[in-house]
Amino acid sequence: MSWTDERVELLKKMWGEGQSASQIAKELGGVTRNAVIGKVHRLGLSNRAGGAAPAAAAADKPEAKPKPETKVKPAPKPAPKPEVEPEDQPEPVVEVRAPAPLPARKAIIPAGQPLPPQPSANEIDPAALAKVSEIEKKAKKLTLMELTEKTCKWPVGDPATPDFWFCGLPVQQGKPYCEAHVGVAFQPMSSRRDRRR
DNA sequence: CCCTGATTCGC
DNA sequence: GCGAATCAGG
Repeated sequence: MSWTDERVELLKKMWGEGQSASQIAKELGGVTRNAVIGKVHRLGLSNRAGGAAPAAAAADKPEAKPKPETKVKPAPKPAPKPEVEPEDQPEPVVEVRAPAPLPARKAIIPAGQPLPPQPSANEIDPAALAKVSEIEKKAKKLTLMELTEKTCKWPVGDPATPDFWFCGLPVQQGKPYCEAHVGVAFQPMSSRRDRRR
């Protein structure tokens, strides 16, 4: 496979959307994630900047590695074109309600993935909640059948409502949820201020 | 062990 | 230019 125009475009698009190199590689087919990353670099769009790229802490690096070769300073990449993608913006408002419990889940989860108890009226880390509502905008919004071992199975919305979906973002390794949802799902029951130390 | 991106360097 | 191997991290 070679980097045709279309493939490069898709690469750019997906990379811009925050997809991981491996996901992009999988989508493109015929290439490895290394190839994707390599291409990304060559295209000069290594960082996913767009405006929210904090140029913090880039002054010096504690480089203490024995480099037995001549080192070439990487050329600074010019400002890439921020392709404006007028994609979907159907949900300007995010409901801040707690995830509703699943209906008859025990019978319909294909992979037999247990869905841990939903934090109902629990007191969850506000930061974690904020993170969740933020990532829910980026959620894949998968249906039940679309869930895999690698997609976040966090339910969003009311199951009795047409707009009920599953997060679908890449899961945290091992866990059934993405990072953000793991944050609220596996909140160690420590509402108490008892920290063993 | 799963994953991520970053870099190097032979091709 | 390409990407496998490797590196460095989560």
